[in-house]
Amino acid sequence: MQYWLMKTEPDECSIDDFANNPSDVIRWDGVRNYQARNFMRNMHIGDEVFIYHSSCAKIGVVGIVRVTRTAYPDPAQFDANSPYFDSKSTKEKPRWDAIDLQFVRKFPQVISLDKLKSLPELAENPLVRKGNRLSVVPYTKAERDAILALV
DNA sequence: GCCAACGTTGGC
DNA sequence: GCCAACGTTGGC
Repeated sequence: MQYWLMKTEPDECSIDDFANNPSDVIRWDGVRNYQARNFMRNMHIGDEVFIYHSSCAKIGVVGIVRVTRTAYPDPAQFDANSPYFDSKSTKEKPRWDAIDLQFVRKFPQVISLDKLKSLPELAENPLVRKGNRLSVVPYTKAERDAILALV
């Protein structure tokens, strides 16, 4: 079991999209950063993923989902009508991957970025580093447990 | 809306 | 392979 965190703008996809349909499997697509993609390729079925809401009123970790399908070519990269279309991507050599996720739990309140920054366990984590733009971040169990202790 | 930090692109 | 220009991210 590995632990991850994935960022999303709640306007695009929020923890409520998972919580409102807990039996649904939701495709996590549109990742267009190589480092983030490579992390996605390392995910396994059952891995736990924190959902983080960014660029919104209540920034922070809002809940947990789990991986139900490992990395596969993101269909959006082939769709000329999609904002995630990539003209340099081919079916033979796809550039970008998606994974599937399913709801696990929503926290009663958002664990704010301020609180995350206050955790000594997270001091080295890219999430709380200024200028960090990585949308998929791996977590150690110690980091994950420190966050869960704030729920 | 601002802007610092970062990743990507493309000319050389 | 360097690096300036550019576009994007994301907190404030």
